[in-house]
Amino acid sequence: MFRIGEFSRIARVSGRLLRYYDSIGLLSPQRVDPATGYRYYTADQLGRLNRVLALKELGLTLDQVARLLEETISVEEIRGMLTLRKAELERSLGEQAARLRHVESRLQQIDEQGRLADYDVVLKPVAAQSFLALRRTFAGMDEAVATLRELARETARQVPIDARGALVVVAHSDFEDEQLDLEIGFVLARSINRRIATTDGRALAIGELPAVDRMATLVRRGPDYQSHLAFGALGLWMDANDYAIAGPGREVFLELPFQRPDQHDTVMEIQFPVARAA
Amino acid sequence: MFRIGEFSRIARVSGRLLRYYDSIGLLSPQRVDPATGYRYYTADQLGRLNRVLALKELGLTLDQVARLLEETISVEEIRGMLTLRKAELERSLGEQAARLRHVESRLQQIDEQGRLADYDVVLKPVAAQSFLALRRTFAGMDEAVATLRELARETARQVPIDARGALVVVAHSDFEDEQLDLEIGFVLARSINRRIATTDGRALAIGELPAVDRMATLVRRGPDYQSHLAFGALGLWMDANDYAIAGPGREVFLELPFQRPDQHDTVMEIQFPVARAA
DNA sequence: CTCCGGTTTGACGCGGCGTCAAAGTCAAGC
DNA sequence: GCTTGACTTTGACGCCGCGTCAAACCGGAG
Repeated sequence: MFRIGEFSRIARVSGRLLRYYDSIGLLSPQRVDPATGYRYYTADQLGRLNRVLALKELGLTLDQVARLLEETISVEEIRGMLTLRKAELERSLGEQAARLRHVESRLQQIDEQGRLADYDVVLKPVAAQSFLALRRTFAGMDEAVATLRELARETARQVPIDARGALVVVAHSDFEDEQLDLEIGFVLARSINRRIATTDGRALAIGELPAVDRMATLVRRGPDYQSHLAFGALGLWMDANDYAIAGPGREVFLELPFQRPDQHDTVMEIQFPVARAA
Repeated sequence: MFRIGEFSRIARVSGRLLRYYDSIGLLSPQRVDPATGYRYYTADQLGRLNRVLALKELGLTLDQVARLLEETISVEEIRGMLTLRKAELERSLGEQAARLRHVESRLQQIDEQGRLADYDVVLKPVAAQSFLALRRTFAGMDEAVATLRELARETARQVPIDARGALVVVAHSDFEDEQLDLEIGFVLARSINRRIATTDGRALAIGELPAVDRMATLVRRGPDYQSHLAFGALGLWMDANDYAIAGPGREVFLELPFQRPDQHDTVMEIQFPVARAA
């Protein structure tokens, strides 16, 4: 019989750990002196302790270790738990590797630019949203901006404020195209009955912005003519982290533009659905 | 200006997180109404929040993120922190991969044996210890066991109990050799002056059991003739986890054998210094 | 009997929030 | 104006696996 100190030296663990394992019923001493509360361990129990430590080393929680050590558990259940753990480890290995790539790409950006990158790309899931919008092709940016401006004005006038969500532009065409296939509208917070139309008679149609579980997002502030910088940053990020565009991008206006005449800066969130590159 | 709920929806984070970041000074709202305590955020702050989230994604602690966002920090310091983080990630990646191999080997053992493996190998660092022992070659196991038995008896008689550590056998030869080159003795808890000798006149010499930072250990209970099972388990473990023997193995007796005539079982810890296989 | 070094229980701390709970605020509808 | 119901505030506890005190008690040697 060893007292806790000697046993902890033999096992090379702390006494605190032994007391903790006792308190959660994972490894109780063979005998506890009822008068003094002293814990007495036997050499045998080192085997059990080692089993606990070995299973813990696999990354299992102490709860899981306890279940694995119950005598009523079947081999299949043990296999199941370990298989589960294996899958989890594989997933987290992938995540760790991705993190490492992220760090490396930030370091590379610092070396190239002499400072921390200007834009930060964040990956988030986005839920589906009801979307009231107008889809058409535009001959150029100027035309698109004019329509955007008009729509911002009209919705502000015609749509109740509590139904009005953010103004969003969805780009269905690549940026290299001559013709811009855009969908311009705003998110509906609740359904409305009113018909909204532009001055040239086109009516906005209700559709849905589909949910995207891996949306690369980036916040940009500044005048329009600098927007290529933000897109460049997004491209770099996807390159460095092995992502590819997986759907039409969106521009979400957080501060409505054109609200005051002196307001040149707009704040928008640029969003792109992405997927792991092959 | 957005209130916390709207801002949290835009940023797709919880309100609790925003309040927490405010409380630790990581991201405070632009304005706080002094009368009501309501927090008001601007679109601009989404940029800062995204920077925080992006850096957190790299696995940095919020403390480190806060330091990275201080304006007084230099590019070199940022580079240093990220480089450090990179090294840490590489280390932990290796650990994760090792864990995965461990899980896979346990699964394989289950498939082969139909149950959880009998022995659990645990890796621990072992400190240097003062060692009073006799080293010689033995013609066979019987001779070695006889000496071990005699030494156990003699030390029990001649050495004060508070100086007596565990009985240890160090194997300097491989198990395949005809001649066994063994060192048999016990750990000294404190220095002693007494001379200890065996009946054939050989004196025990004081030496040192060197420290080993990666010792594979395993607890075995049972009669001597089954010890090959434990060694087999150790071999399997090293095989599966890419370790190789890196020094003489030890057998540490936790329950002194031969103490009572009816005692057949001994409990010992088998130890092997290991290193990553090439 | 006195030491000194064990040992006991108990509490707090860590990191990064999630999850209530109780109390106060806002805007819309009447 | 008053009532709702949705929102917001602060505060507290919980998680996981112990490390790290602190105060009180115990064991064996001299």
